Amino acid sequence: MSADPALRREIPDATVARLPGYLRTLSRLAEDGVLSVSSEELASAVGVRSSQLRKDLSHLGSYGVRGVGYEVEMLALEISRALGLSTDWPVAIVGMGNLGRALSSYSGFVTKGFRIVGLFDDDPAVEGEVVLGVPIRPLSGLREAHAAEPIAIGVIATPASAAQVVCDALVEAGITSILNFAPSVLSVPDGVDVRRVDLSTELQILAFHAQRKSLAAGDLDGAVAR
Amino acid sequence: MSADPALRREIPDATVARLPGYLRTLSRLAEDGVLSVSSEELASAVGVRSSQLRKDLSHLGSYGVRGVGYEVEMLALEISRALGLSTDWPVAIVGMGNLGRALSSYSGFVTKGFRIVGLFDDDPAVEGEVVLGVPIRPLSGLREAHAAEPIAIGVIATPASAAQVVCDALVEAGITSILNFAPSVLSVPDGVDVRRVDLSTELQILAFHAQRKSLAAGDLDGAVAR
DNA sequence: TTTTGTGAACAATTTCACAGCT
DNA sequence: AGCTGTGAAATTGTTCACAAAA
Repeated sequence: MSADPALRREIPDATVARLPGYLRTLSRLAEDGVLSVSSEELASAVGVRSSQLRKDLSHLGSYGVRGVGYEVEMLALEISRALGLSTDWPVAIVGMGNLGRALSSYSGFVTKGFRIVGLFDDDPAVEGEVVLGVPIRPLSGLREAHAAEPIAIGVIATPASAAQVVCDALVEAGITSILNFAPSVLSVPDGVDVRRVDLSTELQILAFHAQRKSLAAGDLDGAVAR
Repeated sequence: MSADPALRREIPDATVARLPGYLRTLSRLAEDGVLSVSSEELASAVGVRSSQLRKDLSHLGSYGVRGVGYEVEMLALEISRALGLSTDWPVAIVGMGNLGRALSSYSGFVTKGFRIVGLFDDDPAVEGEVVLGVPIRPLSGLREAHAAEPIAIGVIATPASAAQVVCDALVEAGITSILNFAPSVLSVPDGVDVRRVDLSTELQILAFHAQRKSLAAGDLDGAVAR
């Protein structure tokens, strides 16, 4: 029962979405030399309720000690395993404008579990340029690159107008996990996972709540928070 | 005592999170000269079920015509209103590295509802530089800038190490809506909204699903001895 | 007819509260 | 005594299926 290798288990999406946050906080605690945490402490550092943390962790297995708490390093390791970070995932970024560059120099990348193996852009002005040891190639080289060294995750950092074409090229090459920073809905065949990260969506959600706050505060319509 | 019809209504978070997507697709349809859509058409363009779209829209009010569909321009306007985009929201970006620059030149920004009124960075090397008509100022000028021209939303595009300090400065200045691109959990007082956009979280979620796919595909690596 | 708007059924997620282990 | 792990309850979100409207 508790000796179950956890990975077979069905882990709810909502839980999966929170695991990276737990992992990050655990890593910071480990750096600070903390050996053990209670669900209460960890939850408050992450910003969730302790009952939720415990329920989430219960989907991975039973890694705490009653009356004591969780061993920081060990729990971090188990979450890494559950997320599939035991091995490094090779990532390619398509689109080397400001965003692509920001992403490729992003520290969180190298830190844990991911490794940039390809940079692509069709702009002749940047072709051949080497960023952090990886040369920028034209998109036409994608298939070949994937054959030479497999790419597990493709990141789209192009303008919206190019996103679907780039996506098709990634899918065509055999890449089935895509992270899309362009503000467009991508259509992909079954079996391909797409996650979208979109600035304007996030801003609009913030605007909605800001509006509610200002309405609740009794401001009249159209007024901007003072 | 606002006379707004639907805004008083409680709109579920899950619905709010989808409205920006509906709005974007409607805007594209409007550009293409489409006058009217059915819930079926719009839903499939956005990638949700038509029943969900109708339920979501029902929270805003009743803006469709039975037997016909929705008038594109009008529905876009209503969603804009619900999201609080009738007026422009003044935004400040803190941290003008690659990410900050990518964000400030992001097209979706100007398009609809948002306007960059301040850029901040404490690096003396970039201070004074003007990006798209807005000068980069040191963070110490934040309070003054907010007093001169109100800032509704603060965007944190600094490294994680600076994020909490920047966040404190934003809150101190009176800004209550924050979009955080740094990979860190921010602690803020009640009444301040923080949304986090995090590359490594998204990558880790993709990695989880990629791992499941490869396990399901019969890769008998198993490897997890237990 | 066609397609919306919505109660009701269903599903997922969160929170509670406490039994069970150290 | 203290804290985890987990059924059960409460809440939130999604889908169904059909009456109502044009």
